[in-house]
Amino acid sequence: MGNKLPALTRDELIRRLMDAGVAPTAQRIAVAQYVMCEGDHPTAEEVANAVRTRLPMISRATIYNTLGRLVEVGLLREVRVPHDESLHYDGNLDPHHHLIDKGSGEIVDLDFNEVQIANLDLLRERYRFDKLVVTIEGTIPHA
Amino acid sequence: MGNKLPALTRDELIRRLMDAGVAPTAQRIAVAQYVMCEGDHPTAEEVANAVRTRLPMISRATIYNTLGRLVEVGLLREVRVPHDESLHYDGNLDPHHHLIDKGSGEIVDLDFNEVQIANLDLLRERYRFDKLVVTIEGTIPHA
DNA sequence: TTTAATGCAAAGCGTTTGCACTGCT
DNA sequence: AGCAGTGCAAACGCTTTGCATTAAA
Repeated sequence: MGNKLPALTRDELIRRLMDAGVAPTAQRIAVAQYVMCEGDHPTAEEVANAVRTRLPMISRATIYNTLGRLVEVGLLREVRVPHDESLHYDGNLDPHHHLIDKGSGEIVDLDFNEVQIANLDLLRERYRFDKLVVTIEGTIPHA
Repeated sequence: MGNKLPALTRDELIRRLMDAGVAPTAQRIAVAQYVMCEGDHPTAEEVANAVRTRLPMISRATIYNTLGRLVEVGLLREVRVPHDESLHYDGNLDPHHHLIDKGSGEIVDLDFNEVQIANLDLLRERYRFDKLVVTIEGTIPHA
């Protein structure tokens, strides 16, 4: 697993949703629980598969709407990776980077301080950008 | 422009196609010329718009086929960026990285040595990956 | 009862594919 | 004639949207 997600209780999860202004329906709790606690940068389809083991009737529309809503309120982040056209969802809210294994497609979380760009000040000076998310594509052998 | 592409003559372009085993038809020359010399990480649609000023009859299928073929033979690279679902094509064959401006979506080429990861050896040791492409997402003000 | 959320189906967008047509060789 | 390349249109995968139904406050 390329991710370390918090094990939230149902009540903590519900509180997070409510604090974000999202009414905690059964469907939204299930989606949030999976992406925020269990999944590993899942796609919408992977969320659907996982959530349907518990909520067989949930529709694609609700899953997409919920994921979009959770991204909107900042409880989730979208991640787009090379060689995969579908959007992935990231429940890790801490600032962090991603290492993409081009072989398996796996997304490994790298702690923010785990990636130190030596000449960052120079880059910032030249391009004057703020915020920083680094994605490293590599190939992890026999992973 | 976030790119520095070589100004190839038509003959040089044709030779490159032939060397790669791609028959140099008018359509393929036009597509190759645009992505390899003129465009700035264009999408297929941007390629279509540009190429159609000179070759109004070219079809989407031919553009997609040609782009795919050029990627296949290594004359182009695919680039997928966050917040944009469509594939971009990169005519810059030198090893390099990308800085994505989240504001405008612009893709700026960074020379390979312009990005130095301080603790790369440590990262390599931990994840044992080879090859390395770095994408930095930031926001360039009033760009 | 008023309002929000869900589910279904249809539409949308980017991309791929099947197949007939064109145009070199 | 043979064959690669092209173009059209249909199909495809992922995502979004419109709308009727359902559940909740």
